[in-house]
Amino acid sequence: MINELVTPLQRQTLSMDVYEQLKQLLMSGKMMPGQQLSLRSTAEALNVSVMPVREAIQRLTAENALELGPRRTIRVPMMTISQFREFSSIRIVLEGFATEQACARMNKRHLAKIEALSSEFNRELEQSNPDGTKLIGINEDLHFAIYRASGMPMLLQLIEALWLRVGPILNYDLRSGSKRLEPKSIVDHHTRLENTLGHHGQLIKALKARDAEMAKVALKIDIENAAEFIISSGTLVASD
Amino acid sequence: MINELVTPLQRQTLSMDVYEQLKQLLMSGKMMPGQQLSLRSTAEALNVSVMPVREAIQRLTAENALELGPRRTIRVPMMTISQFREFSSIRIVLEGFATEQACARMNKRHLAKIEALSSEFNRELEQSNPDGTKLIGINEDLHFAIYRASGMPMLLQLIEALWLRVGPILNYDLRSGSKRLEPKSIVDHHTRLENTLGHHGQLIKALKARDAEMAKVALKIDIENAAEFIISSGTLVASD
DNA sequence: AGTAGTGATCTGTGATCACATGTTGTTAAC
DNA sequence: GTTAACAACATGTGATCACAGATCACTACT
Repeated sequence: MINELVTPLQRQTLSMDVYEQLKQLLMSGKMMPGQQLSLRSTAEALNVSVMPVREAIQRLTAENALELGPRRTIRVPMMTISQFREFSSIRIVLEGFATEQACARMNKRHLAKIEALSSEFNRELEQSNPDGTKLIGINEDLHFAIYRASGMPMLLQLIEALWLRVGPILNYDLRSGSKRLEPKSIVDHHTRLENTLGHHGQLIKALKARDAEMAKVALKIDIENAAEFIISSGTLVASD
Repeated sequence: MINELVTPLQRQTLSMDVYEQLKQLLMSGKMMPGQQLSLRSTAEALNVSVMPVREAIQRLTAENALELGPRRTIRVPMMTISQFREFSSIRIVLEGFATEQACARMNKRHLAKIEALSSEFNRELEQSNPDGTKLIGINEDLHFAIYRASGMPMLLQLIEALWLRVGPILNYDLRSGSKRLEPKSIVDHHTRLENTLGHHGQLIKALKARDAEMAKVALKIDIENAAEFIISSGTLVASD
């Protein structure tokens, strides 16, 4: 049957295009927390009418990836330290669960994909001048390759929604880090990446051995390590 | 300062009103999974223009509480058994975490509120003809009173989003149960509620003792019990 | 009787206008 | 020089229209 050969091919709307564009801008850290948007200006920038932008922004605010401010403003949400800590602990629970399931259910193809992404991450990091944007992308792919191996699509959706909220903070800092930070902090930044490398290694080792507990610990340390780095970098808001 | 006394009082838009209405319709189980909507008809039914309905439905689809079907249709999502099982296991992890935190952080006022809701649930159930809608509401309030005591507002948001997806299934079944089911199943239904009563009792006992592990077990059993009831009731779709 | 064709109708999507409400920048009064 | 008043502009919200695509009911032809 032809039905089994072709993909359903849902039709693409302009709103969806705009949504994807804005989402990618947010996730890659190209928009600063607190930065404001307006319907008409982004519509003009994207060369579309305001209608698709309205729907895209409406959707992003529904996902808490954008925020409707008090005076008819739309902005990238700020995050307090305590909120960020909370997100990190939720990530440990939720992504830890996914990792645990992945340990039990993954097959050789999953593992091969994960290892390939890991060595790609390695290779980029060993460059004399590593590309931050690329590292962000590979890191994301690596994590989601693991979570996808859990065989739990709904869980995957939830984790994606989480990343959409935490990603802008994480990646804005990583992106602006090399320009903004003191030389001392650049060293910190580099050791943080080195640490990430180590944690990935531990994580993959545990996955190979199908040792769920060890994998969860490695993931927990990875998340906590990144969290402490972000907190010390000063991107976050002090209190509520 | 006056600032600390009054609530920010965000202004209400028509879109928000429509959103809240539709959300409540969904959560209370008054819309059947698979049921279709149209912008114009619901706009006419709510006596508003299509614009607010568009935004409300757009938002609900972003939260996966509604679904954009293939032929320009909007419908209440169906759920497969495996999806429902997955949601239940995620709920056990996420709500278990919230319960654990609540054990550590809750105070007397939290506990008093929780116990009050529990006995309210009891009282309603002991009626000769218990009001299903009321039981649904009290049950929800009870669970969220516990999760709120965790002191983790972001976690609370995530759990709310989860309930928005699972609620329609759970509550549609509960609501239509008394009319749809065989007499034999009505008995099942009643014993299920009796069981819920018992699990609530266990859960509260554990909370009082601040025994996180016992509380998590009680919650897990409660969720699994409800899940098995729903699965056996035939509301769900068989396969993918 | 059954089927292909065809016009009417309904669908979500997108564009454009109207409006109330803020914000900002300039002017005028003291 | 400072401040109050006001005009110009920008904002999100809502209404309305246009349109392409799908569905449906009915007709006409075999």
